[in-house]
Amino acid sequence: MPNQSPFDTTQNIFQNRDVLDVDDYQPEQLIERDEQIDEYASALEPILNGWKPNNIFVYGKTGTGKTATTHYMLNWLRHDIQEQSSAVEGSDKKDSNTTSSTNLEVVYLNCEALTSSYQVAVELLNDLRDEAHQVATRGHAPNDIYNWLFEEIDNRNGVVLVVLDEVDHIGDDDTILYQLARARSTNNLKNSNLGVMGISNDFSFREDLSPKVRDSLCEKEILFPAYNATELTEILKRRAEKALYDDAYDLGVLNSSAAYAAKDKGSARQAIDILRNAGDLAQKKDLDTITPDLVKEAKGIVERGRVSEMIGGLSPHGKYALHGLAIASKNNETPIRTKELYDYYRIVCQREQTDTLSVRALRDHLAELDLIGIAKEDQRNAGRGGGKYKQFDLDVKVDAVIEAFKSDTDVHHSMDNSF
DNA sequence: GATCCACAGGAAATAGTGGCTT
DNA sequence: AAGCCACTATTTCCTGTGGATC
Repeated sequence: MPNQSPFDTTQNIFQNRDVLDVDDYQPEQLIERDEQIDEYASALEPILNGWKPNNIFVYGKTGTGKTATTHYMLNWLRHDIQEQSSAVEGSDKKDSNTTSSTNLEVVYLNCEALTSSYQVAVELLNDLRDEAHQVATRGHAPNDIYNWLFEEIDNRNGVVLVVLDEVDHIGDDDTILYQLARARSTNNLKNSNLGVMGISNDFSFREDLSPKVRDSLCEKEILFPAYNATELTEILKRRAEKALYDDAYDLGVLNSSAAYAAKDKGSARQAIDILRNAGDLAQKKDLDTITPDLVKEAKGIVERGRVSEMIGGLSPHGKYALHGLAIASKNNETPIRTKELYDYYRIVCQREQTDTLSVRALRDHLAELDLIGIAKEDQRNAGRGGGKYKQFDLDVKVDAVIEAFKSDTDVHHSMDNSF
């Protein structure tokens, strides 16, 4: 093969790009989260004695280290239990009654796609059961599911720790939490101890729980505040040391990446994403260093990516509502109140040749847009004669929205011919 | 301090999908 | 096949609400 390979593997920027992969890379050291680790430790410690741990409720926005810290703690927990059991085996095998080790089963479940208590219960049950005894996601009586679930847990003869990430997706039916949190007192469990950890990025979720559930689920609460720019810089330093070549970046680059993210959501994910993208840009342009300009460009890329992702998760009418809002924004008519936005929405529906939904339905879609953070709502009250109403505006750049709609299959008419 | 506006948003009903048990 | 069940997206109906104005 005389020709040169089309692959260019020379690296000026990254010594290990994977370190900047937010989803896959688990740092072995967590920084800026000592307080939370201590609180976790004290709540989980009883497990090492085979006792019931405190139920824990964890909350904080995305990218504040909830999931990373949780996995970090679970790894330590498994590690310590493992050591315990090998210590027992090493000692007197016959007399294991007194020093027996603890059986621990951790069930980690991300509830992102699960919208009801029922679905969570089925999912948990299937996680505990083997391949041959899986149950279907519909068609069973709820009580059967719960009974089977407790049967499985009780069979474990040890401690079962159920971790429910993104619990707020369950919605307002908290039966599963109620069942799990109170399993002990209702005598459903005789041989096992059950601990529940709920992780949520919605602060209000805790308030919406029924009082009984709140008391038992929130025995221990751990709050993950957003990172400030200084903390983000520290985090980036750690990552950059491993991910990048020393002379490929300077402190200024880390500072500005951190600053952009801190100003927006205070999310470590975002800061790391910006840095990685800046590195990719430098690589593509065959540069030896990451420049401030590239960081700025990377910030734009990350924001556009976020917007596309959010739009991708919307239902068709959610998209039409957003499209209407974007047109209004282009027309400099935002913030716009619901009633007027309805007109824009109707136009979008006409052009997409779909039926227009009621105002009530639009209100639900707009609430959804606010929830995911692509739009922001603002309640106003003009008093007697004016009344109470809401105003909406985009919470991201209009151009990012327009860009994202160009590659969307549900919206066929781009904004370019929207006027 | 009572009034009253323009909505917000809860509740129930409806319709359609799909899967269970017997 | 009949009679269950869960879930989603929607409509219709209606009660609740906060503060500028009277």
